[in-house]
Amino acid sequence: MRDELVRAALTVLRREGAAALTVRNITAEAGCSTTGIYTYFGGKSGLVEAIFVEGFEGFDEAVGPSLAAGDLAAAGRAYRRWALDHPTQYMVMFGRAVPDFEPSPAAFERAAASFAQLTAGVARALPRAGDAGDHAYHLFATVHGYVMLEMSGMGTHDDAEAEARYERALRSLAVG
Amino acid sequence: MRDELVRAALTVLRREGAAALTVRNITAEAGCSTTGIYTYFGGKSGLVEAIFVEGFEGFDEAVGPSLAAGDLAAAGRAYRRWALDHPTQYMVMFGRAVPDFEPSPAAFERAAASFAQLTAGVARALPRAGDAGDHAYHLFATVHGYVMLEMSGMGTHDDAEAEARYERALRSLAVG
DNA sequence: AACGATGACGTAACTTTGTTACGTGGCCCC
DNA sequence: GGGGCCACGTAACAAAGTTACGTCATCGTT
Repeated sequence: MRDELVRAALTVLRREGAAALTVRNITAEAGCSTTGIYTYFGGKSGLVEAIFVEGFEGFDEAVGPSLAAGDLAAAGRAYRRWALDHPTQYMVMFGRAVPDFEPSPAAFERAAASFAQLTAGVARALPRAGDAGDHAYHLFATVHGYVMLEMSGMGTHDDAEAEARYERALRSLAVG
Repeated sequence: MRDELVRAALTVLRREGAAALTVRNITAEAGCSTTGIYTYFGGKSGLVEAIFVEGFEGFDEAVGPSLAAGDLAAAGRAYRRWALDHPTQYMVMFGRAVPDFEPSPAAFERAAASFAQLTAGVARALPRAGDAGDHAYHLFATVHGYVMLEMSGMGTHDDAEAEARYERALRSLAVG
């Protein structure tokens, strides 16, 4: 039933957004009672944390191949693609879209693992650069900023223009 | 009473965070009944929009002088300073910290005005660069990404290290 | 100066949401 | 076969957003 609840929560989140991610909506989608969330996750926050962790696992799957190949530009494109394909989940992970949710130390460790994968990819792609951690963080922050602004509705509302601007940013990063 | 409600909402937001930004908490802080929010703002979302707009006005005041002087690095520092001094309001503006809130077109226009100020500052600081709008957006996105990651608790929890990393990012941006 | 209307504001109720106390039924171990 | 334990549901409670309605002051009109 635990997995079923996570699946139902992701379904509701994708279909109706973070504001509709209520205990009753989730359990109705899962076809069970509200108490399951408390026995398996200790409350709504615990279930949201499972969504948080699942998001980073999805990230790793989406971005990992490009990183393993040492192609940072492709990784950047895969990152934006995943975020735009899962906007509500992305906002749960980075935008505090669920008010009472604060990731636990274990959840932060899972996020750090994704970042370690990125650092390893940077070290592979730029073997003679300085501190790979610094470069990785800069790439992460820049890409995250572009994606976050685009998803917040700031900047243009033209998707093609946003993509073109993002491509220029990736090229600019490759130079630096 | 309208201004009093905005002041009370900002006080509650700063003191207890976005999750405690409830109609009852705000009106208790303002010393009035809950209905005032509906007569003056049409509901909680309208009041949150006032907070959103007030945030961009605060930004303009904080960053404007450096931009007018053509000092982009100082503007970047002022941006981070304002964000770290108003973390919960920043999350209301750029995250989804209030679930049902979506900025209206008028609110987006106010945000666009702040971006126009940034673009003018870039054009002043880099008169012989290409498209000032592109450069401004790149600066905005990068700085936003750094600040957002720092406020999300990703990356280091050491404030001095975060600041040093941010300074390196500003220097890297100045070169590019 | 008296009267009626308008608008600001509060009281109290309704709906929804997160949470929990408690009951029920099936399964395992002796 | 019986007792305990675990999974799960029912139903209630507290808090939050919202709204119907009543009250009082203020202002223009006669």
